[in-house]
Order: sequence, then structure tokens, then C-alpha cells
Amino acid sequence: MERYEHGEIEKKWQKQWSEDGVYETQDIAQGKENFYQLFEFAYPSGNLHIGHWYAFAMPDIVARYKRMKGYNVLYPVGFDAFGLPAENAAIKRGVNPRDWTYENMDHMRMQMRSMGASFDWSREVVTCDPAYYKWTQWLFLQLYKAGLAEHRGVDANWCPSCKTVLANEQVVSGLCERCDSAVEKRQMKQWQIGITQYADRLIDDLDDVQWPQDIKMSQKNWIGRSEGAELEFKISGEDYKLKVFTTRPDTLYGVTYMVVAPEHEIIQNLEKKIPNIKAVRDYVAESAKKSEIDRTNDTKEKTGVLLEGIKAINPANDEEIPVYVADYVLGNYGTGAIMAVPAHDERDQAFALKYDIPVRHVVAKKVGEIASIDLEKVGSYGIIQNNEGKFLIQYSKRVDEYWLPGGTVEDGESLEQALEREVVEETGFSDFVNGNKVSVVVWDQYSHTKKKTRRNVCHAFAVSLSSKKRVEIKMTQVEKDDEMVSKWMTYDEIDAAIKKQVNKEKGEVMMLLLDTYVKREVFAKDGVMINSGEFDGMESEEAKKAIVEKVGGEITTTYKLRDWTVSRQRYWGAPIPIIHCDDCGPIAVPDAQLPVELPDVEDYLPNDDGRSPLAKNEDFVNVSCPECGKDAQRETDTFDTFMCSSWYFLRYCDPDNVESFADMEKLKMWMPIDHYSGGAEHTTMHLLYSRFFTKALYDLGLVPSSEPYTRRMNRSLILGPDGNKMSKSKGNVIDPDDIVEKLGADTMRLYLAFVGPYNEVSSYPWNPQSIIGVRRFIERIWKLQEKVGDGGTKASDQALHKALDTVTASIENYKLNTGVSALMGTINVLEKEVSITKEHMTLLVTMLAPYAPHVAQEIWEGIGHDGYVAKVQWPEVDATLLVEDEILLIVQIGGKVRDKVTVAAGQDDAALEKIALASEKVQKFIGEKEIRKIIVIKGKLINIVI
RNA sequence: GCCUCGGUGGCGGAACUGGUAGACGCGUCGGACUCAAAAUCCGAUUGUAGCAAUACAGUGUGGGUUCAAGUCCCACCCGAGGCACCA
Repeated sequence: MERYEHGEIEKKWQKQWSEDGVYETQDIAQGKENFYQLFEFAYPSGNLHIGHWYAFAMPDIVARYKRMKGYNVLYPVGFDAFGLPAENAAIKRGVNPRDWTYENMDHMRMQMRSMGASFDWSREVVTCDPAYYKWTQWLFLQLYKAGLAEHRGVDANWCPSCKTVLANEQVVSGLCERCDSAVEKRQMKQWQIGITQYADRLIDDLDDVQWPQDIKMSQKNWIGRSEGAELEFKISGEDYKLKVFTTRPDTLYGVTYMVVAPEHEIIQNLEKKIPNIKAVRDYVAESAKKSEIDRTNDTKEKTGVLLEGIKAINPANDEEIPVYVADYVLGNYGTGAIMAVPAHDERDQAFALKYDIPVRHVVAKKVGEIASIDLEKVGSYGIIQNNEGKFLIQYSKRVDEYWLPGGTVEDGESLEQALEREVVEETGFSDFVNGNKVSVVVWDQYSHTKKKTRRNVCHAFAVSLSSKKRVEIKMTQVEKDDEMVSKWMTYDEIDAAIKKQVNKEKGEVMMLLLDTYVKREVFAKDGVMINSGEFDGMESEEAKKAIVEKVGGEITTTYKLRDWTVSRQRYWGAPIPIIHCDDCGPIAVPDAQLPVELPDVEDYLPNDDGRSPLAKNEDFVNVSCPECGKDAQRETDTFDTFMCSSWYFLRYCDPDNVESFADMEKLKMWMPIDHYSGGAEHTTMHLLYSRFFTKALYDLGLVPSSEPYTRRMNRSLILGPDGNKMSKSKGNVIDPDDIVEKLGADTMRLYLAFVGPYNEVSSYPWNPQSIIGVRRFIERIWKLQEKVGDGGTKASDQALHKALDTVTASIENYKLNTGVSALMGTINVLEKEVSITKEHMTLLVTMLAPYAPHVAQEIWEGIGHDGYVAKVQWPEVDATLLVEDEILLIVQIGGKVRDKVTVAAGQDDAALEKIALASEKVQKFIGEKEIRKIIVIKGKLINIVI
């Protein structure tokens, strides 16, 4: 037996596959269904790393399997060759980005061939090739002509280090996604794409795709849809209306002030009416100086300035309320102005506390569920805390119940008056200072004594005692009967006590009242309307619509998603195919003149002035207007590389087409993509952009489906042996070329498959021992060839078919690791046999072929087969072989395993019961006890209940 | 803070619709072969107690449902990711 020489074997077959065009895909294959398996194409960064292997070689296992399963599989490959990463790397080395990119691609192609993956290289797509970007430009112009692209002044994200504008998605918590520099705001005229017009569909259509929950949620969060209403507040004495967006129109009666963002136009428009305009302007200037990070970072301390001389009018009750300017309100979200409800919004409460603005509760928490209310009672209760932190509680000895001091409000009394009267009567403490209202709870209960339903509106006030002076206690008869006493109790004592009391609801109400004070909670949920005129008693959810209707507001939706800025002030990108004419405005370059080729230039370095390096190239810039023929200038910005990658998967379907970006008939053959795998970092960038692109093109009748990817899966990360992310500076980088050389591509593929489930996002440290174990496994298969002879056992048949069952499911579900385990388990059985048949070995290498294609092919040939194992039919499981002759019967007593008995399969329940009861161990445990019940799970388990 | 997904031996991870927890691999320990080592092969390996048969405990924590819970329900703790002064 020759030794297993991975190097020779792998090179030999890679050459053969390539020469025979084994993996080239036709658009139609007789009798086969098409299957499109896609991975994210690579940036030509220079060198293949383990991450590339994980990204390209794992889906290859699935592609190979699907091919054997009888599908016509498209598994294409290409390069995302334009853009910042390549350009920055080239600049760093002082080489031209074009040369750098093309050299890198050559090198990477070579490395990728060493994976032994079944890529169809004949369909390769390179985005910086004019034959490709001609269509990127053309597609952009289709969007432009459809009103989905516009050159407009924007508050752009400028990266001072990359010297270009970035899209919102490329700013990660205020920093440039590529270089981590702090992003600045610049007013610039930029090309934007109208992705926001598709916000709803981008969210709603997620229901129809088979994507993992987390990816869907990330996209939803990013789009940030929030449903609410726009309401108008008149400015007193002015012909001016302040429009606000709110998700809580039900709290309109609780509005005690308003806030506008520093950028808000009201400051300009009504500046003559604002006596303190100087202070206001200073504040606006101050907040303009703050960077985005500063402004969103100091979330605790809120600042603002009152707009003196201006009063807004609450449309619900015509009350006049003050207006502030404060930077906790953002200019670019909603309407840039809010109605502030300190009782029901945390931020508003913080601001109100600082500037001493009244708080008005208009929604109460509700306890109890009762259909109709017979009578209503309003109560006023005190949260009274002494300097030891204990609370004053009324305790009824008779019914063992706790409650706050206070009581029912009588006719003509205010809440405060009632509270004072009741507390003095019940507790005798008389020197107290009325505090702030802290909360309101509506408690609906059924009174068994009165046989009526009752609503208790319980108001709670935080009250402090100025002295411990007590006067005579005047209890009511009921209170006397209940043996009421006052007690000082800690929060924990109260919490423990009410858990034991019979009336749980009453305890809950008290804790709610108390919690609001103790935990300083702001009640921002749904409840029952109070203090809201005709809406009192209504459920707040219902009141939303009713109040919007009453004040003539409008139900609206806002989004966090912003339009996609696609201009980049950089050289290495596809030129934006637009000509600016003084008379005609921005004009699309006529189709016949596409592509607008990226010229070769001497100076490709980016500038600080916000203009692309192409702007210096007069030959490029100066053209005549395609409309009127006058002198005009080309757009000199280039496209965001995400434009190029938003449609590359369409080009794979028809890569050589010179008439169009892709023929509709060919697109229909392949789209939508059956499975797409890639990195989690693209969830709210490429994945969102390409979904938008597909939808827009679908609406223009250019593509056959409105979603590009039926299934999507984010891949895990392979870490260095030390558990950290691989990086040159940490010195923990594993070079795949080394592994291929020392252990072979098949070992690498199997190792990566074995390391953990491919369909879950996690991170796996590189384990140098473990990969040797995998290599050992291949060598054991290799040696198994020696055992191929005439004889073979049924045990081998069974082991192989059991594995086949697992391997098939494993690949279908992208849990590639369990398939490798199953194969390992099989050879543990086969190795113990004296001899196995050629059929056994054939089945084994057929299953191995998707995982380790080289060695599988070599053995395939070695045992006397012609052609390619990659082209054979995936075997069917012989179900009869999965049936065991004997089973291991688990005998439980009361759910605990007490015995395991090997019995003949296929016996009926009664027979199994008999066997179980005959067991000595079982008898020992049962003893004298009576058997209450016996549960039999067919072919598996018996549970005897005693 | 809100949303989503997770938490299983020393490690990576198995466990179908509730039915033997820890498959498979790594590591560790013991043994065989060898003058010795590497490689290879064989055996053991969740913890505690015990010479052992065995018993008890055990899937983040605490409750619950069930004949039976890693799996289902409730509450909480921890981790990862997304959003975040977003009204």
C-alpha cells in the first residue's frame, strides 16, 4: 500500500477537473432542477486567509452534494474589486490601485484553486472590469430615471482619513467602518439613492424569506420603523404651527412643554419674538460644535434653553405651554420637534426635573380585569419614608393585610386635601409636607360583600414628615374592626409580607405605587386614561386614535433608515455616469456612451477638499452636454463599492452578455438564489442594499423576483489558537497555504466542517491538535483500502447506511460537523472487520466526496472505478438496513434508568412489559410496592410507575 | 433600556416531534509495540462515595407541568449580536 501523499493527489485531480471542465455549469440540464448556491465574493485584499476558506470551501460541500443529488448547481466565483480596502492598501504601498488589484486577483485565484472547490470559473465576475461596471452604471441610470437617485445637498458623513463621504451604514457608532476615524458632518452635494421609499417593503417582505431570526431583526432594527402620529400645535398669537411626531398621542393631555431641535426652523422664523434670542443662538452654536458622538454620548445630563416669548397651544385643551430648544431632540428624526410628557417619558421627566416643569399623569397602570364598572372611587395615598428609609404602612391585624396610609377623596376635596385628612386621621402624624405625585394605578376589582364591580383610582404622593408630632388617631369603625395599626417597614419587608397575604391584587397595587417611587420608574406603557377630559376611563391604546382624530392629527410612520449616499470622492471606483450642464442640470450619459471608463491617472490620491482625484483630470471632466451640446462637466465622484456588489449575483447568471446586464430568461432560470452565505458584518449593508436593488429592479421589470435570496445564513468566525481574532500584530495567524502544504486541502476542509455547526453564528478557535485528528481520520480511510476484499458483513452495511442517513441530513441542514462525526463513527466499525467489500468502500468514498473531494476521487479510482465520483448519484438510504434486529430496552422506574436489556426487535407491549418485570434489578426496586402504571415507548423504553 | 439568539464534561461540540445526557473528535491517564522516542494500536475518562457491584448528584439559577424535562411553561442570572436622548 502506498502512503497517502496529499500533495500529489490534490494537484493531480485539480488539474484533471480543470482540464475536463467538470464544474462548468450550463443554464439548462436535461431533467435537472437548477440550484443557485452563492457566497459573498472576495475583496482582492492580497492573500487568502482561513476566513476565505471557511467562506468558500464549506458551501462547496453543499454545492457538491446538491450536484450529486441531481441538481444543476451554479456555484460561481468572482471579485469585489473596486473600493476602499484595495485602494487604501495600494496607496499604503505606493502602487497604483489597478495594478495592485489585478496582481492580487491572480495570486488569489491560484490560492483558491488549491481548495479543490467546484467553482465555475468560466462565469467569473470582476467588478472593476469595464465590461462589468458598464452595467453598474446602466443600472444606476435606470434608478435615476425612475426617480430613485438624486443629486442633493446632504449633511454628509465625512471620513477625514479616507477623505470621502460615507453612507450611514458605514458609520459604526460615529466611527468610519473601515478605518475607525471619527466621522465629521459636512454639508455637501451628493448622489443619494432612495432606499427609504422601500423601507416598508424591506421590513414586510422579510416574512416571506427563510432567514434566521437574528438577521431579520437586525434589519428591522436598522430600518427602525415606528408608528405614531403627527400633531400640530399652534404658536400663540402667531400664524405658525409646530408639527411634532409622537408614538404616544394618547398622552396629549399630559404635555407640559415642547422641545425643538437646535436645527429647527422655528428659531429662524420667529427670532424677532424671542427676547432671549442671543442665549438661544449661543446654545444652538454650542450644540452644532458637538460631534455626533458627543451629542449622543452625554445621555444623562440634559440641557436646553427656554424660547421666551413663545407659547404653544395644546390642541386638546387649549392650554398654553412653554417651548424649549434642547439637543436631546434630533433635527433629522421625525419633525425635529416633540411634545414632552414628563409623566410618561423618561427623557422628558429628566428634563422636566432639571427645569422645574410640572408633571401631569394621564395614563394609569391597570390592575384587574373586569368587563364593566359599577362604581368608581378615587383614593389618595401617601408614600411616607422616614430617615431610616422605612415606609409608613397601615396594617390590619384581623385580615393580615398591608396598605398605604390615605383614603377616599370626598366631594369638594382635592387629592392633596384628602391625603392630609386621611393620613392625620389614620396615623396621627400631622406635620407633613405634601410632595410630588409619583404615580397612579387604576385597580378594577369585584367586591364580594357588595356584589359589585368597582374601579379604584389610586393616586400616590411622595410625602415627608417634618416632625414626628402625633395627634389623636380617629379611625373609622371599619378600621377599628380591622384592628388597624401603623407600622414602619423596609421595602424588602413589605415585599415579603404582601407575598403572604391573601389579597394578592391589593399587594400588587401597593407595590406598583411604591416601585414607581423607589425605582424612579416612569410609566411608559399602555394603561387607562385619566386627567384627559372626555377620554377618561378609556384604554390608552384606544385613546391614541380617538385623540388624533379629535385634534385633526395624522397617523404617520417614521424610519431611522436614511437614503443611501453612493458618491465617493475616491479614484478606485466606477465613475458615476452623469454629466452636469449649467443649463440642463444633471444629465444621464447616453447608453451608447457607456461605460464611462475610469481613466488611468498619475495622481490618484484622495483630497481633503471633498473632490475626487478625477476632478483634476481635464480630459475626463470636460465634455459637451448630451442634451444641448454646450460645454459641460462630468461627475467626478465614483460609486460606493456596495453599488457594484448589489447586483453581481445577477451577472453570474449571464456573465458574458454584451447586450444587457443579464438576460431575463437566464435570470428566470437561476433567481432567486437558493442559498446565500456570508459574514454577519454585511447584515445591514450589502444584504440590505442588494435587497433594495432587487426590489427596485423588479419594479422596473428587469429581474424576475423581488427578493434576491430565499435562504441566508451568516457564518461563524475562525479564531487564532489563542482564542483571539487572527491578526498579524497578535502573531496568531494561521496561513492556509501552510496547512495545505503540510496536511492537505482535504484535511483543511474536513477540519473546518468538523469544528462546529456551519449554520450558527459563533466563533471557533483554531485547534492545531484537532486538525491532526482529522488528518488521522483521512489516513485511516486511506488504509481501509487494504481491507477491500470478497467478504463483508451486514454490520458494515448497517453502519454505512446509518451514516448515510446522518450525512445527508447534515449537509441539507448545514450542520456539516455531524456528517463528519457520522463518517468517523462508521470507520470505527469498518476497521474492526476482517474484510469489507468494494461496495462498502464505494459507498464510503461517495459520502466523503463532498467533504474531501481529492482523496475520495483517488480512492474511487484506486478501487477500480472510472470517471468522477463527483458526478455519481448520491446514494439512497436502504431503510431496511436501519432497522435493528435487536434493541436495547431501557427500563425505568419512576423515570430513573434501572436496567438495560437487549431484546429482539418488534415485540409487542405486553411482551416487553413481561421482560422488564422479569429483570432482577427491577424486582429489587419494586419490592413490595404496588405498580400503578406502566408506560411503554415502542422499541425503546419502559417506565414503571410505583 | 428595547429587540434577537444563546448558556451541556478540561476543550470543540452530539442528543429526531419530551423518552439511555455527554455521540464524534481533541486533551488527559493507563497499557501494548520499542533499547528508547515518535508514529500506531488497545483501554479508561461528568462529579462524589466505594476494592467493587452500585448508589447519589448533574445540561446557568430558582420554581412549575409531566409517568418522564437539556428539550415545554414562569421568574431571574450571565454571554453574544442588533438598535439606542429615535419622541
